[in-house]
Amino acid sequence: MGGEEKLVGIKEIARQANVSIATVDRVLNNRVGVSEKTKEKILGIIKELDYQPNIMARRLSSKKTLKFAAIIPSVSQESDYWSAPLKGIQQASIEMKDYGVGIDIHLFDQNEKESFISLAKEVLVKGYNGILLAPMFEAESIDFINECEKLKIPVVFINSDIKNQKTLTYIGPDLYQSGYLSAHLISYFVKDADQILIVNISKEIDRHHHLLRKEEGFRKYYTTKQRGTKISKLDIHSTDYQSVKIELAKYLEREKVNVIFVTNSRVSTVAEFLDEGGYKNIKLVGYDFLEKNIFYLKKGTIDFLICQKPQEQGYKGMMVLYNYVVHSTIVDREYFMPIDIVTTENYLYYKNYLNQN
Amino acid sequence: MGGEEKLVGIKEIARQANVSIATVDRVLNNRVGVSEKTKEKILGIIKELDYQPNIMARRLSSKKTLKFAAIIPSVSQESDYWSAPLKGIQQASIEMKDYGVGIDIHLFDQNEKESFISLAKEVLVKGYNGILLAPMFEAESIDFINECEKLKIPVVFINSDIKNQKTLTYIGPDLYQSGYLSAHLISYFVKDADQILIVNISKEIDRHHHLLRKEEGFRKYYTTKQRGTKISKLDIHSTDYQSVKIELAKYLEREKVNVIFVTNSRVSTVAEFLDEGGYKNIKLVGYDFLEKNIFYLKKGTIDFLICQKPQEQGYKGMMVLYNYVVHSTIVDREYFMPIDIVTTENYLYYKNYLNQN
DNA sequence: CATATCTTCGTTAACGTTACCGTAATTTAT
DNA sequence: ATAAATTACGGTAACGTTAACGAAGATATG
Repeated sequence: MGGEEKLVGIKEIARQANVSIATVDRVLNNRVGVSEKTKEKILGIIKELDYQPNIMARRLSSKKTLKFAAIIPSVSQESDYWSAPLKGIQQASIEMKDYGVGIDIHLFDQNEKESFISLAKEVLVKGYNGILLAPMFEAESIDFINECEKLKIPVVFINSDIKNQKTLTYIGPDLYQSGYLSAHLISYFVKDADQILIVNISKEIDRHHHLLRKEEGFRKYYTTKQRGTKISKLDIHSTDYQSVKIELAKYLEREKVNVIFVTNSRVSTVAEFLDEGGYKNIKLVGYDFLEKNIFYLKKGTIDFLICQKPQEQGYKGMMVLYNYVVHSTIVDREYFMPIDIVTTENYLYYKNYLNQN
Repeated sequence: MGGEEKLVGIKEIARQANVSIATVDRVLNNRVGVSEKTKEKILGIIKELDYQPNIMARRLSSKKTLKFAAIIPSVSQESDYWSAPLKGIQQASIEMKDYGVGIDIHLFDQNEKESFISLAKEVLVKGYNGILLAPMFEAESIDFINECEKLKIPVVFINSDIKNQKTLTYIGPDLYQSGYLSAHLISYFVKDADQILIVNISKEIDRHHHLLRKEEGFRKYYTTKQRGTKISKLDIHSTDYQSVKIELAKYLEREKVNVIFVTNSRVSTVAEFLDEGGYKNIKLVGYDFLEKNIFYLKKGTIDFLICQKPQEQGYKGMMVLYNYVVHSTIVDREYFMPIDIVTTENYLYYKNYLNQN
């Protein structure tokens, strides 16, 4: 049933158009040197025959090998979150190697804006055919993708989005909604008069717009369903344990907090503090499937982790890039990962899934 | 940094071995017509050079196109569960078309054992290079894969596994553990003296071993953590609403049930009954992200749905097959999908994920 | 009007592999 | 011994596409 299409090639098109294959090739790759008349004619035949170029032959013949770049933060000692997207990118790299695609991975320090700027400058001149970017620094990332657009280099965002940018797509969580979901989740075990503390831990909070998006979503829930719950906020600008400890201790000394919501993966640092200080009654919700976080999840210090399939973000991001430049596949501007709720009951399956890829 | 390997080809090997490329090709595809001595020599050079065949050129040159088959249940009016794996398989089909792979999809009636047997017979003689199978009928499936092994056709199981079979891999949920997880989940809202009813709805329950695996896991939880909870069971051998209604009504008339656990996607039928009968206080847990189920999840009749990424099962199954026959990639015997807990709070993200693929 | 410069197009050799066909070299049968 | 059959190998045309090279014909320049 179905499928009696004879494989039409560049040759058949040339025959029907009474031209040589070279001319057909020229219009296919829209190079110069073909008159408007014959171009139209050939395009008509191509459309009529529903010609699909044989990418095998294309890649075989073409000397130029595709080059993609990934620009993501390096894994820091405070958080190994980025090792997961990295792993996904490497997986994609292995799979694409056979198909004539090379992937370079460039790492910057997410606490050093300058490291990103200089890296971006380097990457621009290397003539990549596509770039996967984790836009941690908003303004600098916008500058970068503007340059990319001039050079006609498609860019894919992962992990966090910058709205209204002319990037190919964004792959990652709906940050706002993940904050909203966290709020909803927390509402199940919060009493009306309780106080919820939002904790942002980042050296560059003002630049890290994605933390703010989560906070926004979180607050939205409680402004619609106001029940007297008090929402407060604590920004901690150092990521090391001692700093976090000092700041938290100071805050908890004068305020009675029932729930803490940490807007990124540094939740384990808070967990360590709560554990050490014997704060048994404070519920804790945070982000990401990291070893340290799982440790405190098992222990019961962390109640919920919101996860965003970090590995798949890297893998899918590269695949989208590939499908776009090779197959001209059009994708949605936003590709939201599901928001997974990981608890002590189901973390094992999630873990297996991550490792089996 | 890294990667200065010159692309060695069949030509270079031939040169180093002082033979023609034809001879090298013969040993690569281990065909006859080459002496043991030169064969060894060539194999040595291949190993030393770490030669990786260019699959582009291979598929271009090779006239034979790969053919895979999928054998899965057809979507029935009682459940459209299988439309999801089907969609995943079709997705894989589209992607593989360019790479010289055709996928045929064969559907059988999961209520008619005979339809599977005759289908299996048909498929065997068609000379497929790989088969994706949903082994609904245990004994018949074992017969089938034994035939496949004789013919050297790799087989991948999806959705449910048959242990100790020489299949390439199994892709799907850990059925036993998903039952266990359901039990754990239910334990949060069950009181010590409550009664939990396990409901199996299937025309061929004895044959549908995968329902039993879930039940096993479920019961295991309560035998370890016995708290006086009574676990009972109801097998319903007709899948239509009227039959389910009659059986359930009969049971609930004489027994006080607090929680119902439905071992497959037919949970919506039970939900419909509970809804109609006004059983407000019975908690309900079942399987799969189907439209009907989501309807009752939103309504609150169903409390939790356990989901197993059905679409991805079909997609990944085909990909594993492809990677095995094309790249000789070795895979684990079991590839467990994560067990997702879908509630009225997060179903939307799950849905988006399914549709965006 | 001759020459130079474009524009438009055709010819052809790659790319790495497969597989058919032919032919030495070797073994077996007579 | 010679003929026949077998084994081991080489030569080469595909597969569909790319791109370098060159050749006409058209247009412009002096």
